Amino acid sequence: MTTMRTALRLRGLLEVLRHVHAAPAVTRAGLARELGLSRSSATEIVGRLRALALVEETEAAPTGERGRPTTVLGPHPEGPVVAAFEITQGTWKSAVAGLGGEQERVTERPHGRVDALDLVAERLGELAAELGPRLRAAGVAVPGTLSGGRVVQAVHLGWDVVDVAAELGASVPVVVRNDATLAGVAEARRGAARDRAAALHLTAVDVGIGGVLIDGGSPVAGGTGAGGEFGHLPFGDPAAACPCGASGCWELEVNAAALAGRGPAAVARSLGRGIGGLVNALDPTAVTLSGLAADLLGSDRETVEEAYAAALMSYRRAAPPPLLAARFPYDGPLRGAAELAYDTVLSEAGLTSWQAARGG
Amino acid sequence: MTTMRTALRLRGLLEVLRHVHAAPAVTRAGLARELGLSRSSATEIVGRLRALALVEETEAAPTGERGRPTTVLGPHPEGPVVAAFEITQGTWKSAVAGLGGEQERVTERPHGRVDALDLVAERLGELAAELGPRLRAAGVAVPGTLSGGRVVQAVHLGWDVVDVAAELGASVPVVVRNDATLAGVAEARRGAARDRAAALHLTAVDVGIGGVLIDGGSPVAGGTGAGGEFGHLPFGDPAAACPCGASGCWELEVNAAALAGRGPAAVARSLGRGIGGLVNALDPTAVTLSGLAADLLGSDRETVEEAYAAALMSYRRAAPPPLLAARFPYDGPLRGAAELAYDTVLSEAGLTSWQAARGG
DNA sequence: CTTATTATGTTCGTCTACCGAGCATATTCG
DNA sequence: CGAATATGCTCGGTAGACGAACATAATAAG
Repeated sequence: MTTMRTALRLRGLLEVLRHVHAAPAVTRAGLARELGLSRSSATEIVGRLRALALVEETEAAPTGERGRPTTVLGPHPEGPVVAAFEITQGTWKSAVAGLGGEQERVTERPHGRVDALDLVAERLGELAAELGPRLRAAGVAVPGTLSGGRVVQAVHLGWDVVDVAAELGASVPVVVRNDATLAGVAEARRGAARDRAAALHLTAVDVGIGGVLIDGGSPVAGGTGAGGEFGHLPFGDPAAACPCGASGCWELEVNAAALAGRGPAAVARSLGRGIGGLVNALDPTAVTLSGLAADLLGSDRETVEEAYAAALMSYRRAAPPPLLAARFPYDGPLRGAAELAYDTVLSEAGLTSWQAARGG
Repeated sequence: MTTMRTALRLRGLLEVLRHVHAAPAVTRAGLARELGLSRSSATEIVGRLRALALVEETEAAPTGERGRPTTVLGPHPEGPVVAAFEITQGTWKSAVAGLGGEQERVTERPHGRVDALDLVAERLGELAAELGPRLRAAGVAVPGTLSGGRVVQAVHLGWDVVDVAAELGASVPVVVRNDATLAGVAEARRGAARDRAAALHLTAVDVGIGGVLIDGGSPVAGGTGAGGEFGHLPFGDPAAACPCGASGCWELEVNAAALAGRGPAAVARSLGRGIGGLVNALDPTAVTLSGLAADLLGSDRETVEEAYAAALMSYRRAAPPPLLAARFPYDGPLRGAAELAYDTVLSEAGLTSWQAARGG
């Protein structure tokens, strides 16, 4: 009959909280300036955030500028946190992150492939027990293709179709994404592509290429979350069959075997050519590279850049988007998993449930 | 000193107005349901919108359902409108559109290429004189590559670098986009891909392929607005040089000359293969096609679908995104231009200036 | 035909997020 | 040292949204 909307009005709150997350150590006046609020509102909102144990003030280093000195805002020691996991071919990592994205309790251990999810589930259970209601969500980076939350192809792990979130049996929301996608998220939010309007990330590992296009800070996920499988664009020889079922896939020419067989120069050319085509089509303002792609950029930048330039539409050659080595070559997926998991905290539903959990 | 923010609080207003634009003929109760407002708020907001000459009530056809009958909301006869233009190889079109996207005063006339912009400028002047302060913005669809608001390549028109907005010398904001991008916007918002979370649109014309990826209703524009130049992905023979400066471009294999030279079957295969690769990489839930691509879909659907399926990663073949003929094969760019132009009206700045222009 | 049910829209009192002005505070600059 | 500058807090005011209650007008049930 009447609307069921208990929803508090927390849009202003959420905006401020997101800003603190994106740029910690901000002041109230800074918030007011950057979000277009009045200083009095900034004060009031921060007061509410403190009461909710969402932010805390800490001493700031003196700036040397004029004006009244002030404290800066950061994560609350009893605030909400998320667990992040990264499953790779032989090991699995875990970490805990709060507001601002700082990683804590980072671990890395080996697994035996099929038991990887059991180990992750166990660790998630430990963290849930330790952190109690502070743990709000989990993010998992998986080296495989995803569709609608399920892993549908993971050659590294020998998995069949797996619903990771269901397998973990967690009591908190679980976000599962492809590892290269998450690495791209980390680069766009806190890494080499920070503050770029649009960024393309590419990770090449020994057997494939993945990545993601970031537009305005958010990954362009596609309809089922499978966006970013750039390795299966037919840039290569149409006669070459790919284990994915298609043929001529780009990643058949950019992998460890090709490096050994055809030599680094051929692989570097193939990489550069594909990047050029993707830049033509997707128009990023920067391209971040990790894994094999970053290695080639380091060892044979000239070849990569030459093939890249040749593949660009000529009008682009005057100012091509730069090719940047990733800032997080080792833990990009883990960091990205934490970012997307924390996004669920920084939502209306997330804040409402946090408030409810604290009995407010 | 104090914040300069005169900005009215019109977020609720804007949400309601956007909803009316996206789905005209909605009721107050429908707004409340779909936007999570109370009915009393819906009443109040609609009252403000009527006072601002932004919406008007019109009689609704009886539904046959229970409950009190009601009027529905639509565009106000004195409300804000935008001008839309489409420049093609030999002709130019113009139209006027208001809330809800309905097109009025549609014209189509020939031009002599270099004078196209003069003709458009003249018509825009006429419309500005007639419509007065009701005219809020203009959108222009151009058959060329854009970068940062400027046309950098337009083989159809023989233009050099042209700043369309500046050339028009308009007194209202001007949005300039690639024609295929705008056709995709029209399909996603009001056409064949309506209500799809992610849609890929491809237009193939006699000399090239353009398109756009739509994610959540908005075009993924890229950093400079040049996103969607899918024709310059290197899906083709690496030895074939493209006028764009790159080589092996997809559009060299999918155009009128290829159709005549290599036959429709070869072109259909090339089209299907490229679409498959793009679906792998971008993960749309539907693909809309127009121009040559829609023709091939009509005349040789089997060949296109076969090549499409073969290029998909095998896990996708169980439920591939459907290939759909465009709903607006003739005026997609014009409609898309109106949509993006109207987006500037449906913004905080747009509403603030509308209110100011009405002396309120 | 009469009454019950259902859905829409309106009125009114209340609440709250945000604003602007003014003030206290603490630094650097001259 | 005083002047200038910047930050944060207090306080009264306002506008947008809410919930409860009511009026209205259709269909469904008797």
